[in-house]
Amino acid sequence: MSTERNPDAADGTLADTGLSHFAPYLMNRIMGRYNANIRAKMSALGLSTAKMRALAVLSVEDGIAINTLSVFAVVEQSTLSRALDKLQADGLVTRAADPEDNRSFRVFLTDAGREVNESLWPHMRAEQDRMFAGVDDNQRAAFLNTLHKMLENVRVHEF
Amino acid sequence: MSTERNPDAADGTLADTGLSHFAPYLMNRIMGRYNANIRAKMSALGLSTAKMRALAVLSVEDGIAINTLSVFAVVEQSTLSRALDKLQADGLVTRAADPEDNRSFRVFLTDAGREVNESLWPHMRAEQDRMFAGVDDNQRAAFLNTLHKMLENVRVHEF
DNA sequence: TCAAATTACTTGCGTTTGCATATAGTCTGG
DNA sequence: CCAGACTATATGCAAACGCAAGTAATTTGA
Repeated sequence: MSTERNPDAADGTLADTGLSHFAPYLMNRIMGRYNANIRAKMSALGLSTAKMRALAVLSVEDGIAINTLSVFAVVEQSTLSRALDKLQADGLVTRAADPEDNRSFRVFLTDAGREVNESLWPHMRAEQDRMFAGVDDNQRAAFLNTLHKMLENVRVHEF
Repeated sequence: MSTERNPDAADGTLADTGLSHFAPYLMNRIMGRYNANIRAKMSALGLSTAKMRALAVLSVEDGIAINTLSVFAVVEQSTLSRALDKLQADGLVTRAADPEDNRSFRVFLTDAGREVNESLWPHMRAEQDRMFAGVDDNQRAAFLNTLHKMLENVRVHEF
């Protein structure tokens, strides 16, 4: 795992140059690939990123309010609002008025929605496995720990 | 750093539920925040994500071909093509025909472009520091190592 | 040597996204 | 009890994006 600068980085790696020590760059690049790799499966199911993320979060936490969902799914509220319109039109989620607050809607996965999400899940898991190929359990656990810490750090600011 | 399930996760954390062990979800969420946090600075400089990433990569590897840049910047070639149009119109980059291949263009940062990138850089660095607050040097180095490994894993597939 | 395949980049087009704003319900202080 | 501040969601609009197709240059191979 060299940290020396590679003077011939124009060969296509960028591996030892400046940005390779900048974590957000690496993470964006990795996630860009990950997202691109599952996009094909997603669009085969008629899902945009926002729709897919909404389903994924709902599969874990069903019946949450739209603004909460927007935080967990990391999707702008306006974007999510429209994504939910489409998911609802496709019968994958329902919006139910919150009896305690008439401004608020709680979102629920339908059976069809759960099914769509579950049909995508294996691909996402496979992509994750590919990402972690050759990373041993300890290293992977440490990585997840750091991610949790980081999420806490960035979350504090706005929520 | 508990790994127990929290039965009352509807309080707003999602911290101990299913998705919290799924690295791509965490990474997307972290990067979503990071990107949102610097977007304000970016648009103050008239930069979209694609434009900003192009500048950042060029600041490290100047004069690379457009398709290479599109890989490093994780931006679709069509999106990048248009981003470069705008950067060029603003005088931040130049496109120069590759003398060895008339199909290919090499992209160069102008002084103005370098300046714009450098004025954004402190904000990106500050965001990174905030992300890593409380993460010690060893943990951070291990994290970067894992990121490099992961990038290699996902890169192999298509490049 | 030249037609077919490939590569580099651009453009057309429909969808998605984010920002600002609108609408409607709830809370708070006086 | 009501005016003003605040919150939850939706919508208008312009910018950005991704896919597919187009153009032009280079390579391949028979």
